[in-house]
Amino acid sequence: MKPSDPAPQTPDDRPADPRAEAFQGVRAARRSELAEDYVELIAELIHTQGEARPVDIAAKMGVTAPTVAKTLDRLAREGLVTRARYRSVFLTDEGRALAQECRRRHEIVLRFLLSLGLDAETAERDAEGIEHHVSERTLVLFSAFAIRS
Amino acid sequence: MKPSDPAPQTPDDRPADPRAEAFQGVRAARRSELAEDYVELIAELIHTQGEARPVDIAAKMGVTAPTVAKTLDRLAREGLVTRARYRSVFLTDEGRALAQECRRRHEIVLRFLLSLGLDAETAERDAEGIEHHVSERTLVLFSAFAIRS
DNA sequence: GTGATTTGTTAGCTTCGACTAACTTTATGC
DNA sequence: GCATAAAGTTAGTCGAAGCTAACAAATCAC
Repeated sequence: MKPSDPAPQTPDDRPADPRAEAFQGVRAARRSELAEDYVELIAELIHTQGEARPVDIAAKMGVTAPTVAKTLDRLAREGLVTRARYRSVFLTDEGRALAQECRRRHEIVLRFLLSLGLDAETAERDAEGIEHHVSERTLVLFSAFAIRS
Repeated sequence: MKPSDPAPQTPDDRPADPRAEAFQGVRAARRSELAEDYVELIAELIHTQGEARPVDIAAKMGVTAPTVAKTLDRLAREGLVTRARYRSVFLTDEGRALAQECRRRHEIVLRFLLSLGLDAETAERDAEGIEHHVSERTLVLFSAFAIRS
């Protein structure tokens, strides 16, 4: 119990370990991934089809309609989308901003992978998984590299 | 219902869309991420401390003891670890193999990020998130780049 | 070797993301 | 304009991952 306690516990929070902090960051990222995938897809659908209908979201995400419905309810609760029963889905300002941010990240990661020489299909796949876990700092390096090459 | 149906549905499965397939891949990856993080950490603890105790796993992962216990039960069910009540945790052959594979990926991603010029702390953080979403093909390019630079 | 501390477990709660089944509403075909 | 098909919703289940509270076992200290 002396101040020279071997366990350097932070006063109040849980971290205590640099690794723990990193994992908590990863967990946080995982929680928001789905939301990001949805708003990104919704923005895209609105752009290409004029509207985002649950049935199309379900098809593109590869899940069933009820799953989409529940997720959209959550997104609505979180203020990212608005919806009316039996109608298509819209993004709030916040949702639109998030979508744009996601698209930006996605683009940077994708271009980077392509500039490394990766084939288009694999690049798209990997970008989809990677984009949620890249820090701003890394993005800067990615863009610089893609431009330079 | 004619054969020239506009929706090109694959006969039996759900995919139907290249994007859907990609998302399903990402979801699959997400499911195994935690398992991978655990076996990787367990291998590391065994290496550095001689044994992997739940309490240390909890500290490093930044979660509580009961969460660790439940997850370890799942990993045991999946044949990745073995455990006895009130004793420390061991990896099965399968678990050891997975840990090694994870460590390899982690190393490659980390070295790659560092060789891009990223600071050590951010590199570690990003690697933790990215490593589960990188295809073998991308890993090859990453290693080539890290060596070449 | 007994008492306190640390570690581990059990039970029970919550949220999330997935599913199926069954139903309602909207859109379509004719 | 009415029947049918497509789309959307509701209800209910499941497993995973997190938590707290309360208890049991093991270890340490002396």
